[in-house]
Amino acid sequence: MNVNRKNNRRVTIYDIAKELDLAPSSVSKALNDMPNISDKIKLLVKSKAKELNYKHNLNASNLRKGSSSTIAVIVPKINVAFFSNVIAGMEEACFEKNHRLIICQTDESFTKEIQAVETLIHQNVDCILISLSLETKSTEHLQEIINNQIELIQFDRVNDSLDSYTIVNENKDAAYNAVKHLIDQGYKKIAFLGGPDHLKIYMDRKEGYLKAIKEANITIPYNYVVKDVLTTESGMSCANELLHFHEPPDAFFTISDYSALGVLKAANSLGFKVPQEIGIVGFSNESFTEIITPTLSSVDQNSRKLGKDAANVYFNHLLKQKERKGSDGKIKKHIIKCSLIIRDSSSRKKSFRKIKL
Amino acid sequence: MNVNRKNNRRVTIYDIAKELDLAPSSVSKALNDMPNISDKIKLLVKSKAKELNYKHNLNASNLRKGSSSTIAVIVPKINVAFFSNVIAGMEEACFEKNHRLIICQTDESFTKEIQAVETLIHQNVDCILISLSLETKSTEHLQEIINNQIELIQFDRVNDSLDSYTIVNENKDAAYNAVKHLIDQGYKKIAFLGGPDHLKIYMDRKEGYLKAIKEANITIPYNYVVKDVLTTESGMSCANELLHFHEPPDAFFTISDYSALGVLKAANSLGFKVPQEIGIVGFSNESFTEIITPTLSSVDQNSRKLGKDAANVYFNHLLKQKERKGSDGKIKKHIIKCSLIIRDSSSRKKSFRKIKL
DNA sequence: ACAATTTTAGAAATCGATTTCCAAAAAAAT
DNA sequence: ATTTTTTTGGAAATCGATTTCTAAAATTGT
Repeated sequence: MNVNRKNNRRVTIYDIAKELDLAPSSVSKALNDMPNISDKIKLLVKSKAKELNYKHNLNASNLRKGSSSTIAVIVPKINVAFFSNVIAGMEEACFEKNHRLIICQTDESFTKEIQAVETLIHQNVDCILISLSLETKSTEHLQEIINNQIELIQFDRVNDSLDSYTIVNENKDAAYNAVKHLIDQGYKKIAFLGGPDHLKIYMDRKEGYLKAIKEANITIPYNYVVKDVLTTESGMSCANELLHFHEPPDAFFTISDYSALGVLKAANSLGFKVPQEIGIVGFSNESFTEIITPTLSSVDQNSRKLGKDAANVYFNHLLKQKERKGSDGKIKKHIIKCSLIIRDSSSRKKSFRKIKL
Repeated sequence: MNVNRKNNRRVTIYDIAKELDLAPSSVSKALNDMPNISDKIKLLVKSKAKELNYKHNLNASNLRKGSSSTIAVIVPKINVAFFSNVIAGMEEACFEKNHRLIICQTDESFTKEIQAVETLIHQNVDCILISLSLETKSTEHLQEIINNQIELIQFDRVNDSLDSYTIVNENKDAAYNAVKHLIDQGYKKIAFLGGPDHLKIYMDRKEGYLKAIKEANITIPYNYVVKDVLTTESGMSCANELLHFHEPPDAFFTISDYSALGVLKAANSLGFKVPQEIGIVGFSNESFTEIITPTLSSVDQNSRKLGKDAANVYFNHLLKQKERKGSDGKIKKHIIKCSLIIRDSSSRKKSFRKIKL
C-alpha cells in the first residue's frame, strides 16, 4: 500500500542506519556531505535513502540547529498589484536560498498587524519583512520582533523612528522627476494628491513634488496640495472639487494610480480633455495603466525587484552576519530606483516615450 | 540589554519550571490548559511565562506532535489577480483557524512545481493546496504528497485522474451562460478562444460554449474554436486572423480576460465597433475589465471565496476527520458558482446590466 | 478514623536530526 | 616492524515540547 513508511511512520535516518548497519550519526553526516565520512558510505546512504523514499524532517533539523529556515512577510493587502509583485520577488529569493516564505495580511488594520507579529514570533521565523498598515502609528510590536532576536526588515511603508533595515523606493526623486516631466510638457498649475502624513514614503513624494515646483519657480494655490487621497473614489471627488475651483489645475500628480484613475474619470465627466487640457501622472504602474484610454503615465516602483532585494537583505547581510557573529556595520537603508513611464495622459508634446531615471 | 533570554537563549519551559520549582511537564500542561493540572498552577505558570517573555517553540512542538499547524499553497503566479485573491481568501481562513500559510509559485514551470512539493513535504506541512502549472501533465508528485500522508486539495486547475479533494468553479455553466447571453444579444457567429486541452477547467468552458451553441441551433465554422489562447498577444493575433476570415465572427467568448483584451485591441485596430459589430465576453473579471473602454463583460469566479472555501475544506472536513479518525465519507468535489458580469463589450441591446447565476 | 476514589504533579521516554567527543582502523613516517 | 598521524565511523548528548505512566496528595465515602 504505502511504500514510504514502516508502520505508517515516516522513514527516518534510523531506518536507513538499521538497514545498512550503520550509526544514525553516520547517516546524517553522509546525507549532509560532511567531511569525515568516506565517499563509499555517502553513496551507499544516499542510494538507500532514495530507495526508502526518505524525507528529511525539517522540524527536527530546525530544532537542533535553532533556526527555522523560514521568513515571513506582512503586507496590508496581498491582492494589490504592488504587494503581490513584491511577494513574488520575495518568493523567488527564498526559493533560491531554499527558505520558506510565510505570508500574512493585515487588511490595513493595526490590530491584525499586532496579531500577525505575535503569531510569527511563536512560529520562530528567522526574519520578518513588513510594510505597515495605514492605521499603524506606534511601533512597540516591531520592537518586540527585535527583542526576540528576529531580524526586522521594513519595506515601502516604513517607520523611520525604529532602528531596522529598510527598503524603500527613491520616492522623492521619483516624484521630482514626474513633476518635472509635467512641467516640461508645459503644464503649469500642477496639483498634488498625496497620502497620510505619518508615512514617510508619502511625505517624500510630497517633498519631491515641492522641490520640482520650487525649482521651476511656480506658485501653487494652497488647496492644490491635498492629503489622504488613496482610492479611485477619493481621487475622483477631489479632482472634481479642484476642477470646479475658480483657478483649476491643468495637471495632477498623484501618489497612487487608483487616485489618478479617479482624476481621469472626473476630467472625463467634466469634459476636460486628457492630456490636452489636463495632464496626469500616477504612481505604482499598476497593470491597468497601460490598458485604459488614454494610457496613464506612472512611476514604476520595480516592485518585484524591491521584494527580491528586501529578502536578499536578510540573506546577504543579516544571515552572513549572524554566522560570522560579526557586529553591525552594514548599510541599513536600501533604495530602489523608480522608472517614470511616460504614456498618453501626460504627453502633450509628442516626443519621447520612456525615460529611465 | 535583552530581557527575553537567559544566556542569549530563548526562554523555554525548563526556565519557567526552574523558576517556579516545577517539572517541565507540568509547565507544558499548564500552558496548554490540559485537564489534570490545578487552576492555581495554570495561573502561576502563565503569569511567569508572560513575565519571562516566553515564546512557544513550534519546531519542538511540531516535532513531538508530528504536525505543523501550517498549510501551503502552490500557485502558478502569485501576482495574477485571480491567484492573489485566492491566496487572500486562504490567508483569511488560516488566520481564523490560527494556522500559518506558506506560499510557493511555480511560474508555470513543472520543474519548479516538483521542487516546491518536495520542499513542502520536508517542511511537514499538514496540507497542500495546489493549482497546477500549465506544463503539468503527470501527477506522480501529487501522489507523493498523498503517500506522505499530507492532505492534498486541488483548486481551479485540477487533475481529475487523482483521488483528491477539488474545488473548481462551475465552469461549464458559467461558459454556457456567457455564450447564451451573447446569443440573447443577437450575436450569431460566436468564436471561442480556449486553453490547453489537458486542463479540465478549460475543457469544461469549451463544453459550456458548445452546449449553448448547440441549443441555439447555430452552426459554427471549424476554425471558430481555437485552443491555447491565454495571453493578450495571442488573443490579438488570433482575433486578427479570424476577423480577416471570409466569414468573420461577430462575437468572441474567451477563457481569459487577457485574451479578451487582445480581441478588443484587434477589433479596434481593424475598425470594428465593440459592441455594435463585435461582442466580447472574457473570463475571470480581472480588475482592469471595468476600467477599460468599453468596459469588458466577464465571468467573475468569486476568487476570494474560492480560496477561503478551499482552505476550509481542510479545516472543516479533513482536520475533523483526522481527529475522529473517521473514514472518508465526505464530498470530494466542491463547486464555486460564478457570476456573469455584463458590461459594455457585449451589450448591444441596452437592457439590464448585471445578472447573477 | 480509615479505606476507596479521584486529582494533581513529576519522572522519564519520545519526536528525528545534529554534533561533539572518542576509539578503532588505515595510512604515513620513522 | 613500530610509532605517529590521519581517516573514518560510532556512542551519546542535545535541541524544546509533549505525553504516558506512576506516585503522591487530596477528596470522598463509610
